Amino acid sequence: MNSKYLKNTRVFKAFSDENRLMILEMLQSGEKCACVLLEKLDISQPTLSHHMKILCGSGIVILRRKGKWTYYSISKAGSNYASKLLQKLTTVMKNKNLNKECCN
Amino acid sequence: MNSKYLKNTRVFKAFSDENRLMILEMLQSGEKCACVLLEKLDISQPTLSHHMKILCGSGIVILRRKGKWTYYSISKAGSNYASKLLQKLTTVMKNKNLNKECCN
DNA sequence: TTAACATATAGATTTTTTTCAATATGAGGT
DNA sequence: ACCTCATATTGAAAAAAATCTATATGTTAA
Repeated sequence: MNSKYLKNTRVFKAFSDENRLMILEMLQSGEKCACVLLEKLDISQPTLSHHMKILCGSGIVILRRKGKWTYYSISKAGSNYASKLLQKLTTVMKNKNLNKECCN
Repeated sequence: MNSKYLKNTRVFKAFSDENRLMILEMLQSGEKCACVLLEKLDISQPTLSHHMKILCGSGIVILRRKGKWTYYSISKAGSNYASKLLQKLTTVMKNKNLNKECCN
């Protein structure tokens, strides 16, 4: 019961940090190597690693390993899930908005 | 420049707390008085007040005052803004996904 | 197999967020 | 004017998240 909300907050928490939004913006132009992301952000390498873990953990970003390098890209499936979740959470049901006055 | 990301994180932070997701779910069936939300959540009155401030500050929720009571409801405009922002952040541009290998 | 490099993990510190108790504000009703 | 009720604000404590340094892991190349 509690875990339903906890799981959902994880998706939105991925979008709730300035550095992660910058990372997403960089990934919009396609898959990027961690080292490229790192050199454009003003954070340490372990901090980037931490942010990528959160982005991947939320499903928004996926990784691909190739030798020493790790490439990150935006997940279409993860993005769609997040988008639908947000819309679902903000959909106001019709025919239910009755008894407007306190307390209902 | 920095504030652009800061402003955007505020929107997603609104969705990043379990109690706030519960509140949004309650508001899906229509406008609710603060006292109704309070009795269904396991938090104190000041904590609810704090959460409503964050939800309203993000634009997702709007309030209406009537006498002693405050009624909250989901903002259509705010929701649409959040929804579009999420989609914008996760849109991968075509014809840009070149030079896949490190480092690009 | 050793060295160099890319990324991950551990542990500690700082910052941010959540929470509550106490109190303030503000709007009726008596 | 006073009392009660609904909500907001303040200030402090607890919890969670971000960040760093140091170190570990795993890959490639000499």
